[in-house]
Amino acid sequence: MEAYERIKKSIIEGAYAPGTRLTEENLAKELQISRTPIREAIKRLETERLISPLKRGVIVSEFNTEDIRQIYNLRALLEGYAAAEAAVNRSDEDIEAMERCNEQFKDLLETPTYERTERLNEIMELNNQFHSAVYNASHNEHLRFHISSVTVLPLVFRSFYWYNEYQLKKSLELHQTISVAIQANEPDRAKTAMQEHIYQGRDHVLKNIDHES
Amino acid sequence: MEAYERIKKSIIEGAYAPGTRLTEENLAKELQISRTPIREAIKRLETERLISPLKRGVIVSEFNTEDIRQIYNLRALLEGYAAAEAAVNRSDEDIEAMERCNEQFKDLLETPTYERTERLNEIMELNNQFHSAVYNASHNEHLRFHISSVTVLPLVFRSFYWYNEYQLKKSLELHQTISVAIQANEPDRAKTAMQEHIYQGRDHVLKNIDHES
DNA sequence: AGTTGATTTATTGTATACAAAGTGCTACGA
DNA sequence: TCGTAGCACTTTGTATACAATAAATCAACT
Repeated sequence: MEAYERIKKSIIEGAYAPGTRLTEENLAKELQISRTPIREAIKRLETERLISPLKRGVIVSEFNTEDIRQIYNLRALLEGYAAAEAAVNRSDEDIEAMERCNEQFKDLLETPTYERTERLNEIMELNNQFHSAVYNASHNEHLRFHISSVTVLPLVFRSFYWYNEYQLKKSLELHQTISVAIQANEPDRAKTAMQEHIYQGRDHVLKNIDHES
Repeated sequence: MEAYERIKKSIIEGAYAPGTRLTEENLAKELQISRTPIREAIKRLETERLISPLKRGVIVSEFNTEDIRQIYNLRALLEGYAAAEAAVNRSDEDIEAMERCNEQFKDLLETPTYERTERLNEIMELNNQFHSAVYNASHNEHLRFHISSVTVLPLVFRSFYWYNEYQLKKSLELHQTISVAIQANEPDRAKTAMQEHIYQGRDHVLKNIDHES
């Protein structure tokens, strides 16, 4: 794996906490490579807004509740649009991909909880796959790009750890509603359901953030 | 000016045409610097989608009519949202900034056409300033980021050279409508006018692209 | 003791050398 | 003539040395 991906992973998973200062030399030592590839990775992460420039060096970006609100609202806007476009442009394979995700999601929910963290990671992965399937079904490369860049944030990653069984079930149901609407070529229905789904996620995160601090 | 900005400028202004292959060494020779800063610039431009990776090296990104449609539709979505948000969050200074742009725009339209290219450059600059003023007025940093990255394309730059006097006048009128709606705290009115403005731009570009080929 | 200036230290910016890997060309054989 | 192996060349990837600059420390002076 190249330097960029490794650093990004560490940030998203929280290994480098928000506010942590990153220096080229430390990263180079840590990843056992020279500064050159580190510099490229940093530049790239900077344009993705995952790290913020300082007068000297960079820190892992910090997001306050206003940021979270804005980011989730943008997700609702963009993914809502993606769902609507998907309902117009989707192929049969797109539908299958979405249904597959939801099937697996359902299976997982019905499985007795073997190991909490492991199970949540799988659910999170399936959730990501479903959302990807939706914006892939929109067949809009530029839209996909913007959604990706708004989604890759540490918070979005952490949020699942706060979900309880009822909330996971609600998520699945909305996924199914979205999938059906896209299959039935109902753009507005698909959009509404997607937005509702994302706003529920937003409120959930905001509530828990508040609770934490 | 640093390497990144210089290369970006060349691409946007069309000095490096779409499809042109760029090699690190040539750029280094051209800008009279070493490959190291060139590499950083390339990485950054790559994440911004202005250049596309090849198995070996990069080319200036090419956009077909479908890309243009998708990009303008995204602009309509994002800038429409920005206008609506601006109508809620704007300060008095934001309003002044917008009005200033429109005043200058109006003056320029009424000025006898001294030198076509020069005049169009100024109009283009004022148009950009107005759009910036709108998304600044939304006071949403993340939204601003996405709009910037969807706007910085060679096409958007060239589009103004196809405008005639009547179309420029229509643009100004819509700018004024947007400005008034934002001032009057009418989100939906602001959004509609902005979207209409951008869709007009889209159709104009698509018509002229068709005509060219 | 506090403030300012100078010296040291930490960190990034740039250039360059070399390694790695892809691309294309040439010559040879079928 | 076509295909392919091998070689040369082009171009990117990485490491490293050194320059430039910002930050921190320390000292001297008030």
